[in-house]
Order: sequence, then C-alpha cells, then structure tokens
Amino acid sequence: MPELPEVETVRRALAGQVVGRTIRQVRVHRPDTIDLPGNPTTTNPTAANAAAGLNGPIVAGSACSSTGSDTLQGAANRLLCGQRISGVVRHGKQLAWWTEPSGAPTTTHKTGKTKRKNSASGYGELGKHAGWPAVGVHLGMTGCLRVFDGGRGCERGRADRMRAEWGGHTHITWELDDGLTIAFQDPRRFGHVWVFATGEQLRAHRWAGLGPDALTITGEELHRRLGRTRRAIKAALLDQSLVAGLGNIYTDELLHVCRVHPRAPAASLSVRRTKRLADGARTLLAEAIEHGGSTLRDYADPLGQPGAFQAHHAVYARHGQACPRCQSKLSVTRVASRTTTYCSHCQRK
DNA sequence: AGGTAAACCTACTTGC
DNA sequence: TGCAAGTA
DNA sequence: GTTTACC
Ligand SMILES: [Zn+2]
Repeated sequence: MPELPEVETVRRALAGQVVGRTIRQVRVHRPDTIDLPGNPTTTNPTAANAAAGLNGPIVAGSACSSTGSDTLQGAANRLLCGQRISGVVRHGKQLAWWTEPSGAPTTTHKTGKTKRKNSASGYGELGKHAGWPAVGVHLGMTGCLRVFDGGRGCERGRADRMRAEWGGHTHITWELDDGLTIAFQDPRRFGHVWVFATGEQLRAHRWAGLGPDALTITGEELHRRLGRTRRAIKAALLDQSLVAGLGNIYTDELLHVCRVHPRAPAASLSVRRTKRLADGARTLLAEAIEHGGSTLRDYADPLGQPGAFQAHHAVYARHGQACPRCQSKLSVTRVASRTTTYCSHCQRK
C-alpha cells in the first residue's frame, strides 16, 4: 500500500526526526531484507546469511563474526557508523537517505517541513553527498520505517524484548547518537533495504530505471511516454519506468477524477486529456500527502500515525457503492492483474 | 510486445 | 468454533 | 508491490 503519498509522508516525518543525527550502530535482524550491492565482502549471500542468520544480530566488528567471511551487518556498520544523516529523499515509491562524515561542517538540509518547491524528490539534488554512503528503502506492501525513543533494551539480539517494545517484524535497526532508533519493519517482507558505498551508486542502481516522479511530471512528458505503449492506461500508469509513484489506489482514484476508463489505450489519450491526467495527479497526490496518506490496514508513519485520506477515496475498495459524482453503482473488474474499481457511467471507454 | 498468472510473505476476512 | 479459501 | 515465466 505505501504509494507516493505514504512514502512522502514517511520521508517528511523521518527527515524531521533524524537529519543531523549520526548513526552509531546498525543491526541486521533479518539478513534477507538487506543488500549491500557492490560490496566485495558480501557478494556471497550464502556465507553472509549463514554467519549473520541464526544466532541473532552480531555487533559491528565484534568477535562474533566467526570466519573470514564478513557479515552484512559488519559491512553495513563499516559504511555507516559515524556517518551523519544529511538528507532524506524520495523518488516515486523509493526512499533514501544520504550521509556524510559526522566531523564534516554541517550541510544538512532538513526538508521535513518547508524548503523550496519539490524538495521531496531528491533525484537532482544529490550534489555534494554523491560520494558518501547512502541507504535506500522500498516499503513493499506492508513495510514501514518507525522512529523509536531508545532501543538500548534491544542489544545483544534480545529479540523478545524488541518484539515486546516495538512489535514484531523488525528486520533492520539504526541506532542514532541522540538515543533514537530507526526501525525497518515489514510483516510480508516484500520491502527491502540497500546500503551503497555512495549516493551516486544508489541512484544508478535503484533510481535510474524510474520514470519522472508522478508529483511533478508535466503533461507533455506524460503524453510522450504514454504515446509509446499500446497498453491500457491503468497498466501504463502502474509501470514505474514510465511514471514513478502510482500504485493501485491512486491509479484508480486518478482515472476516476479524470473520467478515463482504466482500459482505454494509453496512447489514445489526447495531449489535452493527458495534461489533465498530470495535473490531476499533482492535485490528488498533494491532497493525499496533506492528509498523511491512506491507511487501509497497517500503514503508519514513523511516529505510528495512520493516514486519513482513505475517507476521501471515491472508488478504491468501494465497488457496489455509489459513485460520488453521479451516484451510479461503482463497477469492479481486473486490469493488469489488479482489482480495479471505476464508474462505468463517468469513465467511458 | 502485451496479457496473465505465479512467485515472494503475513495477517486478516470470508464462507461453509 | 474451526478451518480452508480468498484478498491485500 | 515487484519480478519472473509463459502464451
Ligand atoms: Zn460516476
């Protein structure tokens, strides 16, 4: 469920809490939820998992790392310990934070609240952070990043204590110098964490294949991109390489707002119509962000706050109920293997 | 190429 | 009440 | 939510 508005809500809350803080300790409680691409010591997943897997977390550089083969946790700590979080950024549903040595003069930008327009999407503003370690996160369906006060009770792999204090499914934690702990939690484990030696590598490996951010894409650009596929508009909008950030909820909502049938061929839409889609996306997503995103079951922001935008959904999960615009019964079908709700009266093919 | 289904998982809801 | 199936 | 396989 985390789509662009939920990820942006997480980004803002996280930025406000952790930018400027220095990472003291990374703990890997579930090795299969993290990767360190390009790290020579962790290229053998079998050895790394075997070393870090069954006996609970192992502290950085501790004597616990039995063999010469390194652990994911050790490698993550080597990259991140002593690094100060300099900014939290997002592109589509991808979240990341850059770091810099904590000794360096402060260049942190707290984009948690206001900054210049579009500071959210960090695609173009890697800048001077390009050369330092960076962390990438994708939340999948049920992932969330929480910020907890404390975490000292979770040392030495006290899984039971951690579970009691923070709930289950905590896979990766970053302990900060002010006592706060960032926790990546994800029951279904469709989400993932990546640690790169440089922000430049993160951008190249994780973001290069994404289309423009759905919050800022222009009508012209969207029209150009939709024009080169024969797929249905819904399938095209869900394709992160065409436009990044839309998922099942906001695609259905957007198509309803713009009165476009989900099966309409993407390339058949006029420039004018496509421009309205881009404008509609900006308006819809901005409004959703203002409400802290949508919580259907388990989504919560870093402080545990649920979103409120689900109350404003016109179609999603409302099949059989009345269309807010024309009062006719909303239809349900399947497009791109996803449950799709729309109004057959408002959204003509 | 594009459509479809399964795979990766847990947890909650539905139906018998 | 319990358990399988369906869904997110 | 994303990736992969198959038609
Ligand atoms: Zn309608």
